[in-house]
Amino acid sequence: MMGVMATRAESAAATRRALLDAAAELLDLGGPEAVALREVGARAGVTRGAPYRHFAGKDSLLTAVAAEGWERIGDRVHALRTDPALPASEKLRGALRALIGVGRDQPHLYQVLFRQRGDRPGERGEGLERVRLQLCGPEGDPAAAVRAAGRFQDEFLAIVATLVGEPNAPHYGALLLSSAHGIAGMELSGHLGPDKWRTTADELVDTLVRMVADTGHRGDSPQFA
Amino acid sequence: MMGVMATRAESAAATRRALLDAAAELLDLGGPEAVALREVGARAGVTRGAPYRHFAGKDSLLTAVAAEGWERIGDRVHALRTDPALPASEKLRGALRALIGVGRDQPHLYQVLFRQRGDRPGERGEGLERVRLQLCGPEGDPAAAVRAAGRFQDEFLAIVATLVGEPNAPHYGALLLSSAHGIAGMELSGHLGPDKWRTTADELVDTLVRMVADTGHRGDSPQFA
DNA sequence: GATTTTCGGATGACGTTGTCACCTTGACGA
DNA sequence: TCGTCAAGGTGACAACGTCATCCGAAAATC
Repeated sequence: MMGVMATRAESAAATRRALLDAAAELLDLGGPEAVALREVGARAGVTRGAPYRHFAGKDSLLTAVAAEGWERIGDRVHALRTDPALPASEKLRGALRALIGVGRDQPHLYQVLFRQRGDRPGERGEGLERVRLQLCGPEGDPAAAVRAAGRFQDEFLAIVATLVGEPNAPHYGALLLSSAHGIAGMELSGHLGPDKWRTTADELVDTLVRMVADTGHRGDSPQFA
Repeated sequence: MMGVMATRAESAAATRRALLDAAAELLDLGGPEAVALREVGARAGVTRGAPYRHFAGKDSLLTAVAAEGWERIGDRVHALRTDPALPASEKLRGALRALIGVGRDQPHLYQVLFRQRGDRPGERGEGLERVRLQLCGPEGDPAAAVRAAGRFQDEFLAIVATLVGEPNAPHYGALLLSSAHGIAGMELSGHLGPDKWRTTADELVDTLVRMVADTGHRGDSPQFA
């Protein structure tokens, strides 16, 4: 059997993991509002105040969950990119569909992945004396989430580059990623009902990839006609 | 001078307007979290419980704000569509830019416009006896928001139809709308930093419109190559 | 014109939440 | 062996959404 909880550092790390898992579970179940620190603590086997020993607050906890989400997606796209059995266009389609798939399967997590920056403060009162958010809180570092998202973007960019060339990749990469994000968002919010638009997310992705492949591979600059 | 607050219906309507305005203001200032019914009431000159006479709850209030937002955007796109001095491609570009502009100027309102459907319940407890949400609450009818959003979509669809033809309009309309929504969302969440993508929202819209115009006007079915 | 109904609004109360200050305890280094 | 230190427990507070209840005046009824 494994060391039945020995050193203190191990115990703390285990608690942190349990907190993260509980938060992710509650997030999937009922969205950010359902991630109550009390319930998170309870599911992790600790009490309400314990999470504050590992995260600066609720926001940091959600940010940490988002970071792990981006890492998973980044791994997924990395696997796609380095799969020698896949044609480039299929890698691209797969990456876009993977993102949209997260939106479908874990809508609440998806929402947290694309959270608006700087929404938290909520300058209650008047004087903004809240400068005390300690330069680098216990954990839940926003930088970690940004870094993980950046890794995903880099992997994605590399796939796009094989299709439209290195110089055109950033522009068309941004276009493809934004479009996929929009498709996911429209689907999530119910604004993509098939009654009016007579199409599906997969069809939209196909059209998108085909259009970009047609336009982008010509090697001309994306700027103006 | 005007009737200094006469009939009761007038007074109630004025209160409702004030509540709506206060909610919209607070939303712009600090997002949905900052829309506290107590503060909304205070700014409207009434007390905490008063909003419940006009809206079923916080969610209904935000939904009503969203409905008015969609109406405004619908009007905007309608004006664009019926402007005889504008070429079709410019109407389309204008509509897409208008949507993205809302995301830029009123990010919190934009977030509410594309809220996930059915996020509210939060089936706390276990028995879902919350059936009491009275089939058609005082106001804040979700149907009104859906209808207003539908109007916008119809106007937008009509513009797209003049560019790619009636049969192709739904598919390419959904693509264009989703992409614009995604561009707005990426910009809002800070995932469209120019450092990595070396492009701007306007450039992306231009590329998008050009690609769709090139591909769509050929009259072939959007399905498969 | 008197009475009854209706409804917008005020008030008190309850449960839940995020957050902090303070205390306890047990593992670790000296 | 002993003091330190951080993980965790506990009490407390303010703010929030929501409801039940009450009040008063406009409106409807007779």
